[in-house]
Amino acid sequence: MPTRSDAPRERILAAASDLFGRQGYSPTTIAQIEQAAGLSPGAGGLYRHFGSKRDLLEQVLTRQLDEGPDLGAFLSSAGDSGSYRDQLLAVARAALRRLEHERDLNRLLVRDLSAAPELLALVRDRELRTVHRGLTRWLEQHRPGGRLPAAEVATVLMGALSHYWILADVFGGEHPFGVSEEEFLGTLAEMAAAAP
Amino acid sequence: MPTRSDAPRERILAAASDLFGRQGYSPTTIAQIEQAAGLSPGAGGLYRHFGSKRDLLEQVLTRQLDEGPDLGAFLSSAGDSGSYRDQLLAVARAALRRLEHERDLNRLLVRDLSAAPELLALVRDRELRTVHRGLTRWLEQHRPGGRLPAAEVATVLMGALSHYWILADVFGGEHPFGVSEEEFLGTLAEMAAAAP
DNA sequence: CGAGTCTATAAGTAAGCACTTACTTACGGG
DNA sequence: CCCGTAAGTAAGTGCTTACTTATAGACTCG
Repeated sequence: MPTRSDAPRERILAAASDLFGRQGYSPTTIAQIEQAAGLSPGAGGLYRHFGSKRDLLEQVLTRQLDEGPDLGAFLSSAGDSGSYRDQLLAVARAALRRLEHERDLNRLLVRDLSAAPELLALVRDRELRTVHRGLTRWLEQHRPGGRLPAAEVATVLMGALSHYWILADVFGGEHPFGVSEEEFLGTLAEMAAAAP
Repeated sequence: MPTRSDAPRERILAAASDLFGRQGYSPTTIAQIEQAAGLSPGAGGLYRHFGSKRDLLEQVLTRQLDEGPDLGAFLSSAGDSGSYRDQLLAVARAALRRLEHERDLNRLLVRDLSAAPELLALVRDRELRTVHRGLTRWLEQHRPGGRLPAAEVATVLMGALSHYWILADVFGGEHPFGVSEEEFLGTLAEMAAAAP
């Protein structure tokens, strides 16, 4: 939560990130952001810190990309002990946490970035491909056997996890298929562990 | 393509579905829809057929839900011959085609429906759960063995397929991981076939 | 104290928005 | 042939939007 004592620039960024994430870019008004940041709504105080609404979106995005916790942290959270299945389970669980942690970024990606190719490329290079490459290498190093190509397996795993999170997020936290997180994660780990 | 000779109501629905899908609900203006439907933009001719912009969204959505091809069609496209892996491959390929066929509906779901609980529930009950239940039953009937719960396996498969499609769609057709559709589908089928 | 800078606001502006009203045209049935 | 209805448009209404300008308080450093 941004408090009035924080730097105003930071308060505005946090408020904008939250509102863009919850309502989307277009329906969110400058006045709403100002109010949420503790400025008087509609007075235009936001423009002391950002050149335009579009500029603000850009900064919200790059801030999330910069602050994103390092990939190693969440991959190493699996530990090196336990069965391959259990390590996969830990990684998958950490991935869901990361998706939630970068919630606003993920929402913006699927909702509002289609018409902004440069921002799209930014997220692709600094988030999506980074995670995908990290998971691919993790698979190459940790799985026994390994006939299937690691990059494709990583795509399947990331897809299943991301889509589970997206659907739960869109539906307010409750996944529409009635499949609990634990059941889902367990089955996903089982399937990946059984893959040749 | 809607032509001027079509019923005006149908032309407007098609134009709105396309524009809502491409740009999102909020940034799309009534004038744009009128122009795309062959009416004079900004003249308000759209309101001869729909009560409000929100009403139009509702009708676009229910039309897509009504016109959605029956589930049996795409599940039975797998045929009953060939290895389980090959049947899975055929179903997965058909699923990607279905996602593309219901493109605008899928885009609206993740983009613009968060703030419309009734429409969200409509899509959940008439599309998402229907497909999930259909795939679950298909798995129960076709796969050999089957220790893992079918509903969870179906969630994993639908998630991987949907997310692959969403990412490719957001990035203009080119999946950001550089994983081709064939490689992806092959690996997915392999993994699901190997699952116990 | 006092000059300069940062921060905020009051009060706008011009454009864009969903939507309305009043009027015209086309057409099919009695 | 006229009347009712459907379809379309010109011209607006009132509101909201992103963004601007002018002004004033507060803080830092001399």
